[in-house]
Amino acid sequence: MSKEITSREKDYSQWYNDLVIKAGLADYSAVRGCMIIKPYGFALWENMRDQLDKRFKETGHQNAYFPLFIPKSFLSKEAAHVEGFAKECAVVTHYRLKNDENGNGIVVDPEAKLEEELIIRPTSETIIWNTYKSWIQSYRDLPLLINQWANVVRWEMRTRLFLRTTEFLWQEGHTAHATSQEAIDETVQMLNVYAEFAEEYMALPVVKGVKSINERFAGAVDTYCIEALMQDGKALQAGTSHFLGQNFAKAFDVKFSDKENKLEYVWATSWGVSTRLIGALIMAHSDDDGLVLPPKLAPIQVVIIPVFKGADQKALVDEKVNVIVNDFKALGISVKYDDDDSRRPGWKFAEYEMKGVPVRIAIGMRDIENNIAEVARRDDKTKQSVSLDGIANTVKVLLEEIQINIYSKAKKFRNEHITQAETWDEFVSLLDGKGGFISAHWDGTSETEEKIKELTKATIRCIPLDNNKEDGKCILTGKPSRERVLFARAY
RNA sequence: CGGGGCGUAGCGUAGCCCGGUUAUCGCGCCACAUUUGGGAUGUGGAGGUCGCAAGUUCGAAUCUUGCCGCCCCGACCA
Repeated sequence: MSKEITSREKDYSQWYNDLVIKAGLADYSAVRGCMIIKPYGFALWENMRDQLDKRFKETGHQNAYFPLFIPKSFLSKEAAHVEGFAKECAVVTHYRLKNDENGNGIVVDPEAKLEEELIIRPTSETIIWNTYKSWIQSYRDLPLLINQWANVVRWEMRTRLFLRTTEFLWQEGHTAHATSQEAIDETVQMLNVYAEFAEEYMALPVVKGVKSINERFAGAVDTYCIEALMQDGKALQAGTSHFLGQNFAKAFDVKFSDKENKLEYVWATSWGVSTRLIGALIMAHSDDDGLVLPPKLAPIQVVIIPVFKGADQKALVDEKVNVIVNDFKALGISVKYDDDDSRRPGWKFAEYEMKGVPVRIAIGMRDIENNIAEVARRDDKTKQSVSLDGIANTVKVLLEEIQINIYSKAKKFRNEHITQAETWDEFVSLLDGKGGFISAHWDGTSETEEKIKELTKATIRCIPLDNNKEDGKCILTGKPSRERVLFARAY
């Protein structure tokens, strides 16, 4: 074995790093905290992006692009927003380099200091709302439904491939509406788009909920989120959708004339998911042999591996496989025929398992004689002999089955890891033992949430949208509570 | 920024404590042959500013000092 993966049991974070590197999703880069997304990883992102983009357009949004740089003064216009992001902003102060007079190579030219420094966007609310001011005058200009695919920079102290990098790729939707209700509806609609995408395509079960004040986006009135559970029992925020109220409209003075010719501030939303989803995908499904990718997002859905001795046999196998490859293509299935003779079949088997390809087909002379092929599925590692007649259709059905199986497995795990806690001791021992979401009563105060975080490192992941009202006592303070919230240690 | 670990060929490493011929081993790479149904085997070969700089010494991968970088744990966060 040339590419050993650390087992999950031995070291979960090392397992994760090994997978990302060895499956060829990404590489470390020369810049600390920044990663290189390699072709295989980017293909995965493209599949996610294309699917989300389609859903955004179906719900009436248009793509646009705003600048990478934001004038420093913009950021400070919304008080909570600046406070939330100030600590992690990269700042451009100069616009020119020159050769050092003492021969120390190239240096920043002190003469070329910017009049107003530029922030590299950590998110684009400010530059966008500055723009919306000039785009919106009348109720006829609303709603304004814009999305952008972009990179952003947040100067995090500690980074992890895909999960938290200094620069990352994402999409950010920014919408403007005439009424509060319309904006709230938009916020919830996009949350549902995310949730459906996560469950249907990523095979990732999520809890839809609202964030507590502590966890809310800087500048939002309400932050909605989808929360997923990873195999190590830690939660991961997979997407957020914010109801921004009139905060940014007021900060950037964006008003519109309504039908009665009254000037009103507009209502706003913003929503985003990032390349972090790739991290979620990996940690939710994969195993000690490598990635397990859901068929709907896998860059390669089916790999075909020939087994032969000599050129004569290879020619026979090629002939058979070429027909099958065309059948797959006709069905819109992404298929790779790996006839590279410098690798032996066993090596390829392990390699494509590492890469999480959902279905592997092996075809040799023995199979051709019997008109069959060996079909192996990545999710449960089982193999079966399948007739070559109509094999593309057989595998198409199998891919659908795999998609469902991966989701069911993740959902079962998730459901088994939502546990109710009634006492503080129970709460703590659940966190330290079983992990996962803990459903518990909370008195609703930031102080208590803060205290719990300090004592246990667990945070309130969300208040589920479909929560039952249930009177109880706060897990920490014993004060009265009207409903349970979900706690977890999180990424 | 604190605490811990590390830097030797593309990757992973031995050697360092106790300085001394040509820097160890595995994987990978190149050539050829035999191979090909779960990470092939043999033979031959290429590949190194031992993180950087200064110092000690006849002599430094090894000792001293300074610097740089990376990883893990924490504080911060999607």
